Amino acid sequence: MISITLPDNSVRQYESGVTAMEIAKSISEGLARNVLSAKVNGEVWDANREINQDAKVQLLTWNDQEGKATMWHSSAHLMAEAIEQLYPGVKFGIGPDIENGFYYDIDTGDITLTESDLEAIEKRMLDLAREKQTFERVNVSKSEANSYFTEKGDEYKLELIHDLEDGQITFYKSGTFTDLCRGPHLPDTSFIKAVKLLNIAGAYWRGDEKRKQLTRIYGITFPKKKELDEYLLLLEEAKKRDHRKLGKELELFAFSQKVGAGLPLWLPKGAMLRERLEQYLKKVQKEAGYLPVITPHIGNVNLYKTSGHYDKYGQDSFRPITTPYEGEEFFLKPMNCPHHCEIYNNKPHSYKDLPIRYAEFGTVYRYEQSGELHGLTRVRGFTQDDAHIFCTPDQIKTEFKAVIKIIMKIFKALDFAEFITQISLRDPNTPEKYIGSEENWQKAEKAIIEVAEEEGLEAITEYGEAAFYGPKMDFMVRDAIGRKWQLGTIQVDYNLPERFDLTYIGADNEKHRPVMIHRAPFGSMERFVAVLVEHCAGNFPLWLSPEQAIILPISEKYQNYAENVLKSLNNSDIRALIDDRSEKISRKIRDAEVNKIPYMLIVGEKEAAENQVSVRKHGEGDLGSFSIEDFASLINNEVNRLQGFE
RNA sequence: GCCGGUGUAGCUCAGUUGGCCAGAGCAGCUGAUUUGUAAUCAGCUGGUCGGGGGUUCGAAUCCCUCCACCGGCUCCA
Repeated sequence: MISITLPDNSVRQYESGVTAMEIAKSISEGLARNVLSAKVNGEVWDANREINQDAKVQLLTWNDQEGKATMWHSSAHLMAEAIEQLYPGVKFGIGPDIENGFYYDIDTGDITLTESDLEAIEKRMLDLAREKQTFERVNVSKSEANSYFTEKGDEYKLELIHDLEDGQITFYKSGTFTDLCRGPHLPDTSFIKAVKLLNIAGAYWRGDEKRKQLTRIYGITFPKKKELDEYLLLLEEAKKRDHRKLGKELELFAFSQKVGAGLPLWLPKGAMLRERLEQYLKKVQKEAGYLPVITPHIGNVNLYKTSGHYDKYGQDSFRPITTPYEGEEFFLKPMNCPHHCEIYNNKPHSYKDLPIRYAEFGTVYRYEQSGELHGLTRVRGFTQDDAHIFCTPDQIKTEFKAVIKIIMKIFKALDFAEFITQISLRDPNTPEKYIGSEENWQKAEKAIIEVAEEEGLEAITEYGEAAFYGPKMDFMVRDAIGRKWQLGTIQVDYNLPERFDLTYIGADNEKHRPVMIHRAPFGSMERFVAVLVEHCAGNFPLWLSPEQAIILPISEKYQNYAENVLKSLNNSDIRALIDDRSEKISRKIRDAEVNKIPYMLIVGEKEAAENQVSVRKHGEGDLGSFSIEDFASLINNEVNRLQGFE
């Protein structure tokens, strides 16, 4: 007999060799019907794998992320089985579960799969699922594993096996499909009741662009048809928030083939929105002791040779601009930091001057691969809300923390509650990708890690994500359909000060090297606005909205009064306009609602007589009558409250 | 850059076994209407069917090529 400890700390006795499924059945049949896998001593196991010693067991269902993962991983196998049956001879790469569903990478040989083939695969998957196929776990030796896939001719699996240790290799067999797999899997395929293959794409084998590109099919499955329908509805709703769609509808920005791919055109409403964000940050930065600087859009090639950007990105940049006679080379500015270093170098500095904080909304141009361009989130010309802080080594942490404070203030003002903090360090395996001394890297990485701890930030750490000159702390936000985008960034840099020979005179009257902190709270105005649009679905906070109120006269008779109201609002710094079309009031309201204008002010006979406006709030409805003064202070109070400037 | 898909009016879309002057709704313009909380009515304008080349008596429709966009991969100072 063995003792099984359940999550509520109750202990039950079972025969050795009991499975999680049997444990579930001994508790209740209903539970057993929902068990997908089980966590045994912290490791996720098949529900029908024998447990031979005392263990802590947690039964996993669809309500657990690990339960979902089991379902989706098994779904990848099911899809592979279906594809193998429909297209014999295909070879398989890897097929993992992911955050929302699963994928499998497939070498389809001479045939090309397209979206139109997905339906047939889905159908076969459902047929196979109904067969209630079990997943059989088999321990195999390395040579057995090799001979199986040699016979099958699947070089991808052979490559995977090559990296595995003998004695640690398992196969899973379900129906006609056998896969190299660590598991775990579902008790049987009948748990999969609904299947949707979402998209099909190319993916390099092992993520290496020099290797063969396989066909990747993404899918998702559910234990109930209804849940799939709900998920698809959710995806559709998310698409409505897409900044590319809303940006067009709300006339914020546009692209033109003639101007060039990845070069956004800010339309008046978008430009006004962006200006407000810039003004806001300028105000915050002024309070925090930043000094404005302005630098040109191009720089001599030697500037970037000094900074190291030329060696690193020279080949992946727009080609240099040359002077007509001398042949002098200039690059479009890809970064503001080299320019700011030269501003620092413009005169000698004392330790008493530090920290010095140079801020610039600097527009930079970077060549991005054509397949990478994406709305406003990935463009070839964009404006960073950049600043560089030059400080002494012992000022780093204080300055770093002050920057975090600014970023938090902004995120709070814009209601970005769900962001991810990431510490990006070097990949210790590829030192050639980085410049600067080991000692300085260690110092810089240590500073960031300590700041995160001291500030109590829950940060994830990613190795290999650092900039080539230094480690960084990034703040990421998800877009409407769950893609992560980096917004704010703070980077500690010991390298550029060396390369530009930046110095300050210390209290000891000796020259010392300052440290640079690169930081951009928004990241880029383009990307930030994109994410903001998706975050609020185009319903901007009042202080950013291009139009805060629209005055809707009931008829032409009240046009004069409407103009008086507009004048008063403008005098109170409220952005408003009049809808003077000869339309019915309900039509004007509808159009204002569709255009997401925060407040509608209806004026007719009654309002004109009493010097009032009838206020309707976007998405909420009638708020009743207000005097113009009361409405103005309602707006201005809300604006101040949202910006955190009360 | 790579794999797959898409490209018809300002917007959303119909039209493809190749065949009358390429259609609709919304937007726009003109006129009528003067309206009380989510679409008033009528008329009109608007497209080198992404660009170029080819096949054909004839191309939005078939082929080639370039461009842009969409979904991924790789990349992201």
